[in-house]
Amino acid sequence: MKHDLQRMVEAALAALQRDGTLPAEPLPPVQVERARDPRHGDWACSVALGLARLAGRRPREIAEAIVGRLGPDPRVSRVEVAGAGFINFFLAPDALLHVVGAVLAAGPAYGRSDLGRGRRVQVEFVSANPTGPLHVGHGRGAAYGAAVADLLEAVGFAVHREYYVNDAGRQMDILAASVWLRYLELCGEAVVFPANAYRGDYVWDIAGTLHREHGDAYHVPVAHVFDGLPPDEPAGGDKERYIDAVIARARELLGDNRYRFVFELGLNTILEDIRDDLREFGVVYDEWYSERSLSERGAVQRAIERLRDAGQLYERDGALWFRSTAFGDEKDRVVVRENGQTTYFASDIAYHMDKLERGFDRVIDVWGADHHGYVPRVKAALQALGDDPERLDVRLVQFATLYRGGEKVQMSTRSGEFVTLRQLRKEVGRDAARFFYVMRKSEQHLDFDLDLAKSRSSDNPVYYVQYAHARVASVLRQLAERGLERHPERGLAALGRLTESQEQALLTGVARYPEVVESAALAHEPHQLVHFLREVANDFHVYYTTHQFLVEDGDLRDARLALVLAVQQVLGNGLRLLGVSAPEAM
RNA sequence: GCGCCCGUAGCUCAGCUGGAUAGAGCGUUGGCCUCCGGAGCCAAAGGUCGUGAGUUCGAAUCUCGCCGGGCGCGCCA
Repeated sequence: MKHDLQRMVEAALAALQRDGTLPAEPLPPVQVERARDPRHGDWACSVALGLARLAGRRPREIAEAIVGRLGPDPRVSRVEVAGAGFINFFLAPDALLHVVGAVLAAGPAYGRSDLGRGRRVQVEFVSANPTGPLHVGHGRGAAYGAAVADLLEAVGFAVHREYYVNDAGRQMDILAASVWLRYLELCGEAVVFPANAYRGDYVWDIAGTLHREHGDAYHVPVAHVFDGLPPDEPAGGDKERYIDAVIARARELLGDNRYRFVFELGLNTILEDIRDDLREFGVVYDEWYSERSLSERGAVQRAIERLRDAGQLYERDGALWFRSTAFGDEKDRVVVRENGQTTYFASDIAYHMDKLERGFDRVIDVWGADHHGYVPRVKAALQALGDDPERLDVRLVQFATLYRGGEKVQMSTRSGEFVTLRQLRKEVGRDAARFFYVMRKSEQHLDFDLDLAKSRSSDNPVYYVQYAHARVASVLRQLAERGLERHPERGLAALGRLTESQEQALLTGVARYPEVVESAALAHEPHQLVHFLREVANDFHVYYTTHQFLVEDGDLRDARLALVLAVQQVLGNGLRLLGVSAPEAM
């Protein structure tokens, strides 16, 4: 409808250009929007206001001229010029009715489209270091990334969901060392645990596996481990330098093969845990992309060579620098350290180069807001490589703060006592977690009220929407209990009986759904869908309390049931796009 | 100091590429169950859109300054 009206106005403008009322130069695009106020009709167009100066005429005058040139459309009952020069379209009373049949025919496909025309989009999200379980911060990235991916898929993009596994860095070595030290403790050694090592319970679990399955095969007397190391932080030393020394010593004492085994055990155990966690959260990936594989394939070196060929590298202080300031970054960045090792940034350049080489039309990165300083340098690298940085869209997700009993829930990663995503799911359930995480726009800080998420009342937006869905199912059960039958064809034929204001509101809501999905997908803003679902649920609950559906009059009854089923379909389709279940009963 | 995000009702937040009288939920106050699930609904009160300028027919929305809050500024990942 929207596009039809747009075309009608465009045609009118073209006619006005031909007869000289409007200048022949290119005109601004015609926007037709849903009117917010019912008195302004169903759709409104403000193009005349924008054309006023261009044409040297008063807006209302132009609007009148446009209206005079509009072709007829049986769905439009009235067009009027109002206010400063708005063109308001009033739809014929039954113009909306066909949407009910369309929804019921399309079912789960209602709201989907081929807008994306199969263009390939990659969404990379979560990508947390596999050094421990996911926490509630990662949960928001997971829920957001999954919803964005599902939305894009719904409007016809070929979506590739990817998790970038940082399996090569120093953090992984710290994990390996942590596991090994805990293992030594299980072997009966007294270990002073490094300040900078991972001390969560899961480290004990992995060490336990190692000890249970391999006995003392990895046992080394603890005196050998710590002999001659620099002081740790509590002893007045540097914790970073200390942990690096512990790692080096572990490598030396275990040898390559055994060290590698401990390393892999830690990595794989945690990765498996993350994978399960996300799967249970309804988040699945097409690919888990290994950082290590980049350097093994020579991609990192190749990226560096390409930057060198482009003349964007230079040496200073023994390190190799990328001139990112030439592309808007605030300072240049090291890609190869003085000790010859490539930096994480070098891997990331290679990774993003690789993403674009894989042929994605568009690449979306979902990052925690604390990484925002990283955006300019990655874009700078793409630009230096001759790629279009516009193809990369980095979405920053702000942190979530948990509240319980009105109090902020304290989290401390240092002590290992953080709230994990798994704990959150267990406490509030998957549906509430998925819904709450995407309720706010991503760049907005999120206050996550645990008590509200758990409550079973209309205060809780998840239950509110789900309840509307379940209520429809309940009505159908009631229909059967009363020994009545639904006649779908009779319902569709009698849709003209739906004249109550609540019915009109619901018809509009149902018709708007595809527009909302499209808008939420293109803007990468699932919260738009959340707000829409709340509105429709509200309209439904109002309808429910003011009117009986199961009335004596069979035509009216079937018409109302058809409408209500269409509403249920929309709510269900929307909830599923957000990863939330749409229950038949609660 | 520099950079990014945020500042809208008592609280938590919407407000789509600038558009007609700024919206919702919670909370407050007052109402609604012989009837499909009250896990619901209705009504009222409540706002100088942080602030000062600018752009224009029109600014919560765009630009700049200032104030306030969050985050980030490593040869860590």
